[in-house]
Amino acid sequence: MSTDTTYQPAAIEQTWYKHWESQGYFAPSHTGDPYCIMIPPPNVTGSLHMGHGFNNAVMDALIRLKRMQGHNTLWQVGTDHAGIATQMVVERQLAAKNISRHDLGREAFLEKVWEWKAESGGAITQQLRRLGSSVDWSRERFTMDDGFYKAVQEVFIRLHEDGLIYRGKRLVNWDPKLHTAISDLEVESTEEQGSLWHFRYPLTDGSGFLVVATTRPETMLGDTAVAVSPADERYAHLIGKTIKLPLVGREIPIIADDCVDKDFGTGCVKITPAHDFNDYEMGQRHQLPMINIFDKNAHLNEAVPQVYQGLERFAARKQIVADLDALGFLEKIEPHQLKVPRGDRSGVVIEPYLTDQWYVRTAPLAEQAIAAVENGNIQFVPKQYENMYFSWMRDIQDWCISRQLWWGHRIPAWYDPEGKPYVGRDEASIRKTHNLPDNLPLTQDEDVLDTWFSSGLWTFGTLGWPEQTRELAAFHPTSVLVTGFDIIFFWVARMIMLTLHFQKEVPFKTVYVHGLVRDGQGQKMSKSKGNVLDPIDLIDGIDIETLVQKRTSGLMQPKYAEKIEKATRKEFPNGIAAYGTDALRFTFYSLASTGRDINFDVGRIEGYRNFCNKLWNAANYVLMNTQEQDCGQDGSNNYTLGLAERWIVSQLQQTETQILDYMAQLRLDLASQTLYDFVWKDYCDWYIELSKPVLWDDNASAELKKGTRRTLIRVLETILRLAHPFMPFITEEIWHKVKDLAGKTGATIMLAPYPAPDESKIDAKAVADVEWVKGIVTAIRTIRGEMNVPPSKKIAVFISGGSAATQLQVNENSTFLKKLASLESIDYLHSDTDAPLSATALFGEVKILVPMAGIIDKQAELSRLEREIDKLKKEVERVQGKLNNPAFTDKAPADVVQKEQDKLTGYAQAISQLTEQQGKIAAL
RNA sequence: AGGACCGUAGCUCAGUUGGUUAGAGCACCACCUUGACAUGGUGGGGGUCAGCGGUUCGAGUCCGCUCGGUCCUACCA
Repeated sequence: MSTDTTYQPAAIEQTWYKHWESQGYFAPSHTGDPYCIMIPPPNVTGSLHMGHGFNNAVMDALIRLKRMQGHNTLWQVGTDHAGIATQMVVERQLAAKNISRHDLGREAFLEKVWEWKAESGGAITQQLRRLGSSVDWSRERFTMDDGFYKAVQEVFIRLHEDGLIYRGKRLVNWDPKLHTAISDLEVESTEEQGSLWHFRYPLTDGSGFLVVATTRPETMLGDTAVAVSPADERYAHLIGKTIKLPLVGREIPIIADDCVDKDFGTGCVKITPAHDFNDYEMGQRHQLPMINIFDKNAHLNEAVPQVYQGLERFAARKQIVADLDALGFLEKIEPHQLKVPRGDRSGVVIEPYLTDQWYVRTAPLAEQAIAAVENGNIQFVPKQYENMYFSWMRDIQDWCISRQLWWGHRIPAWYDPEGKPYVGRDEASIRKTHNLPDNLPLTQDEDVLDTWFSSGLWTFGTLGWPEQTRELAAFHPTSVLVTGFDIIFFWVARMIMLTLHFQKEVPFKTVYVHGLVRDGQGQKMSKSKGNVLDPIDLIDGIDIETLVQKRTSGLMQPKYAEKIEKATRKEFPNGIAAYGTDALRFTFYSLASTGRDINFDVGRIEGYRNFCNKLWNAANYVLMNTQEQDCGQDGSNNYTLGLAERWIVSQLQQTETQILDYMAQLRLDLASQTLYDFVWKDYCDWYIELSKPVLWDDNASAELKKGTRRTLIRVLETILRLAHPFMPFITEEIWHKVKDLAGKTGATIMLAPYPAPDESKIDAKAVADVEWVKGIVTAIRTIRGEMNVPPSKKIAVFISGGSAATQLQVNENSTFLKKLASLESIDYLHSDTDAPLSATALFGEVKILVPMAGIIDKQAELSRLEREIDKLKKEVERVQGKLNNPAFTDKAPADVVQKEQDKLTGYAQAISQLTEQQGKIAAL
């Protein structure tokens, strides 16, 4: 062991990772029960954020645990081509050089994207390595790999054959900036302030006008009806008549429809079937014409009067309002709050737009997907997310899967000159299947598939499907999916639907759903807020100047730079220290309670870095006392286990049981907390301290010393294996220094067996005895602490009272007691009448006497006793109240009543003893 | 509009089926460089468990309402 007394994570972490990877330790063992996790594929060109950090820390703990337990583990990694996101990044780079993708053309543009992928695609996988993620790199996948594309193509073709994919001209969510359709899920509606315009629409017969209220004046050019409620008497006489649409001059009918709310606005609605989802449906019901008035940029097209053609939609709005006003058709404008649909990527207002797209018919798929969760084949943790899943699934809409992008899986469909689509693997096979003559020109669909269509196949598509491979048989269904709630619909739900349909089994048995990683104040981390933490910076540390630079450069709104800089300098005056991966991971685990967002408090990572340091130094102590010494590993039984040894071994079994239990429940917070408490409190604070008086005692027997060394090293070695899934690096580093002394062999702790509790080692007597020692020691320390008696001042202590065994306990444990409480002597008094005047503490029935002479102030002790007595009196009052209540004594279970009764007796006794003591001191 | 979750110490969080004096880490106060560790040790202070009502012998825990916060879904032009 090095002589370093402080833990230096940078010195060990990367070396070990490289070693593990090069040795192939991450790959499946091909023995034992399979256990498989598929990584939620991050965007190939992305970089690691705190969400990835958390997510991967959780997966790695699970996989390392199972691997150590002897399972055949596969943690498969891969990245996603992320259609829109990646294309946008490359387009932005081109835009900086004033080039559009259309200038390049499809092929050249795609080349640029592949170049960008080659350039930046390794970043995130390198960062995953920094986290210690033990993924099987040999099976790394990319969603645009040839093999995966085969699966995507196959799925599309088969769904089409099954009648579950169709092409249709319908209203879609159109993004006028990105020039593509997007799915419902990619639309975010935001509450915005707008207006409600009231327009007069004149009746054709000249008998007056109707007033319609609208939030989108510009669409009036595409109106093909005005609707009223059939229950609205005000307009009943007008139904069937027509109005003459201002500015356009078109004659359009007045219709009645139940969907109209007569109490909203004027009770009259203008109907634009080609540009509003509700109007579209109404148009279908009433066979209204659909007039598309926009082009793909959401500029007015040739379907509108010449003067408006080419106008951008919001410019058109202004113009139309002005024109209607000039003609006397504008009645009023009211301020109005409305939900505006915006594209989640582009941020622009989404336009309902009539286009031809490919759709997945989801209802039949959803049916099975609902059943799989209902019958428990898939379980969500925490369970509440099942409701969210059900409510969405039960009301699912068909899924628009075509995107007018270039980067993605090209749709395997070809069109003949009439526009008739044929779906198949390639042109040749389509000609063959459909008997098409060679001279009939076919052109492939220009569109690509929604990224989520391909990621929906992730669990089985990456295992070789449609081939029935060995891996598919072994690892599918996968064991657990670890993912954020934000992609339950995008990804989880679709994986379930597609996998059930094709693989006839669930994609995973458990879905562990976690929240968003936020900053310490619960704010969402974002570049614009300047509160982003980079996991790598927490691992390696970062100086304040670099951090400020990082947070303030490349802002969308540079005006916030100053504010961000100020806040950053205030929060991190000295930058961020290098905490190391193990500490970062442990922090994630400690915050991994289920069902809520994770507020990442930087204060906590420091605490867990200290925990690593604690473990490091505990190992240091153990090695100092065991190296080159007989640690009782020769197979003979010539060693003795003392009370402390039996106790720590017993506690260890309990700890192992609990950790395994919590891991099974996916409560990594409780598991890590249990480990923390055992290592710090039981092992370091008590066991190591209890070992000192034995190892340093010349009178202690060789057998007892050997038993102590044996226990120190073996418990430490077990702690390392227990902790390894959580803190892989530090445990591996120490393990290699410890394993021989502990009688263990093996090339790596990664593949050493995970500790399993042995009930025969649970020793209730030892636990009770050590609790007694701890109680006495703590009582003495409390007096010392409150009376400011430093440990360097050795004191004499007397014990009295207690049971018949007390004297024996005092004698047997006097070495422990003297060392731990820093005593000169400890003696049992059969009667305390002849005891010197003492400060007194009670531990159960045992009385602890610390002679005051020369060390304790009379007044201080009197007021200390006063506080103690007051506290006890309050308790007596409370308990007495309970016991005096017949309702309680009659109805509560007997053992509960007895417990209260015992408490009362104990308190009363304590009060009388302390009061007596108070009297003695006061009389002095 | 419907639904979910949350509100516990100054901060970030635990608190299993209701039952000791509600816990941890950080922060705070005091003492201590004791032969693993000052990234440490020992002791201490600090909470009307958001509020109100109910069920119960007993509620942080179960039920209802109110307030505050976060989010999801569906929407009225």
